[in-house]
Amino acid sequence: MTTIHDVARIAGVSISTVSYALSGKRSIAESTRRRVEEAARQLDYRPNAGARMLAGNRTYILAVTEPLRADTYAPAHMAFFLAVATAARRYDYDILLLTQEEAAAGLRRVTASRLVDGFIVLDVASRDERTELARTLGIPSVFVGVPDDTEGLVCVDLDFEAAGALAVDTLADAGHRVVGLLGHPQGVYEHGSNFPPRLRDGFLRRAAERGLEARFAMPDADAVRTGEALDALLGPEENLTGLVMHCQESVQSAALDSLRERGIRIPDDLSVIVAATTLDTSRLDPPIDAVPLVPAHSCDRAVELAIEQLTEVVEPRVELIAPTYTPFGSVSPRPTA
Amino acid sequence: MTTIHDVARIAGVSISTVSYALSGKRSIAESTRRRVEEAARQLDYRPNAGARMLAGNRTYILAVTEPLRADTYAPAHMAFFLAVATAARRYDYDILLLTQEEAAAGLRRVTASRLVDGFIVLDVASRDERTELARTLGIPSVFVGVPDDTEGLVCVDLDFEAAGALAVDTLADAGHRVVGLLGHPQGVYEHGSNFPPRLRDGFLRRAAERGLEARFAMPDADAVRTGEALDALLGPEENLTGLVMHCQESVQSAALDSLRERGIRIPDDLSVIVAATTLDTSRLDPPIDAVPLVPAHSCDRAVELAIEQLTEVVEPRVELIAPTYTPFGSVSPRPTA
DNA sequence: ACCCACTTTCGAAACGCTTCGACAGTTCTG
DNA sequence: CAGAACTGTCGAAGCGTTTCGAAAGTGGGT
Repeated sequence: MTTIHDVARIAGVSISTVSYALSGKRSIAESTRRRVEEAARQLDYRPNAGARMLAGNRTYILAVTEPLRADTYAPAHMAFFLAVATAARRYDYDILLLTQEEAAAGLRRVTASRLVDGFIVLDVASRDERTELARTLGIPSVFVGVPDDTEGLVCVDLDFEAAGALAVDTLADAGHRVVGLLGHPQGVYEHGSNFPPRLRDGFLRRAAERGLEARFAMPDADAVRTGEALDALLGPEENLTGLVMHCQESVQSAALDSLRERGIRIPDDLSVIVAATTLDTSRLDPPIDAVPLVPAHSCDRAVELAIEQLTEVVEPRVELIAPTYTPFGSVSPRPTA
Repeated sequence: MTTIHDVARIAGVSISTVSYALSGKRSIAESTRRRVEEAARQLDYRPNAGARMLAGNRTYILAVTEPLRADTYAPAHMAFFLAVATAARRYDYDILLLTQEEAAAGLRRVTASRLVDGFIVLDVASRDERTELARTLGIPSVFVGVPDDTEGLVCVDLDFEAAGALAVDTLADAGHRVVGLLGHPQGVYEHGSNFPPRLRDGFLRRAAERGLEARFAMPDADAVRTGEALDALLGPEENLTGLVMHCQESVQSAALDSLRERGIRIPDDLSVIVAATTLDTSRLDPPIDAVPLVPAHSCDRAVELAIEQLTEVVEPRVELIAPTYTPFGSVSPRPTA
């Protein structure tokens, strides 16, 4: 194993000079710094992690608590998970996985043993036991998502309300007067995460503000497959011309199938937008406009905020990320027929 | 922060006694051990991770390399991932995530900095760059999956060949004479993981051994949705009576839908088995017999083998886990019609 | 020529743990 | 009953960093 002593010997300096040269925490003569760097590179020197943790009081590790509630959609969650890991690496941080079954105990454990510098909470539930821990554990933490009680917490999330509103605005601007939201199953709105209700509220409020007739369905997968859900939304006269979808991927494609079967063309007969999705909707058939949910956005910021807390005071806050709109041609002006 | 010195003081012993009492590495008088344990509990003492790594040359962390090739099925992969984490905790180990984009660099990094004691490779590809690293890095490693070149490696995996054979045997024992395998898309067999071919080979070989007529299809999702794939398997006279599925979940359900549409009843007209799946097939409609792929089985063993390598020599090997069969009533004797 | 300030480097003290060797006591063994 | 063999405990030496304080060297201002 090559240690800082080896580097010091090769570079002809003391170990403290090596440490300062590599960390940049004190000024070092340019020529010396280069010699040290060269020696370090030549020996492929990496500071011993344990020693660094012990002496430096920094572990360069963040914990991520693994959520996986029953209704968590694995691909989306995976994307968030990877986004955190990728963001962390940019700050030279690694990610430690805490499984659900020991969410609280694990958090306590890694905190007490000083194994991590902070933690990121994914897949936040409305009432989340981890909020309590975040307040008491005394290490940096950031929630990617917004629990009911955000007192004292740092949270980052897409602005789902604005996302719902943005979808409505897009349809309204295109002249649509009757719009619908195909949402998640009812249970999700009652005791799931709180982003579905947030999107719904944004949708309904903006529709009202713009004077649109708004419809809302919370079908389960079966109701979509049988077409029942769409019947309800489209209405007896089928006068709904703008549809926003905020539901699972499988339900999305079932709905598209169902529309195809009825001979309803997109966007000629119906304009469609998928809201807050991690899916690449340009690969749907037909491609569908999206208000994308980009894991990297919230996760980058979350990691940044977590690490910032190590060196400065970060006021508790809820940072909502403004939604964007990605057109793929699935929205067209209301048919004037 | 409470340290080993605090515990020693409260228990009225030296810190080395505390260390030995808690680790059990030397015999300690029963009464002393109890006093130490009581003090540790009372103070909620957890050894400082950095200090422990530094002094003990053990980090109690395993790296898991994040695979995510394009065709990796997220829910299944997630299940494996969690299974590793859960298994690791049983040995008091934590899991560090290495993202794909720095698979090789990351492994080198965490090895050189002595941040992990070993690593687990998931979602192994036939030709996997990580095999080379496993041979040269000099720390324990275990592959969950079987790459083409296993020289010098420790690998654990379900015996996919035996799984294919088991499915065939079950159908043959029930009297079926014409059996089919609904596999993955062709591309997967050409340059994906190697478990699909392994299952296929087991299927075809055993079918030949038992004198059955065997059919094999590698449809893409569309071919299944349109029913084309099933047409080919069922044959013009629809004389296929036993079907094994080894494909993505979404393709599975599309195939079941397709069968339903044609009025083919399970198991009356067709006996069906899902092979090597992480899905709970008892919740399908109708429930389908399975040769389950249980992440916990391979992952438990993988973690065990990784940790074993820390203290003793573990011969390179490929450990294949015997498949089991879980009936849910989707296989019945061949209709004698 | 002298002092002061600044830059650059070094030595040494932590950080909290594990583990080796040693030392009393105790218990066998012949 | 002397010496050998255990048992249970302790002290101290690391493990490889970071970081504090100080020393040595360099110029500028007076």
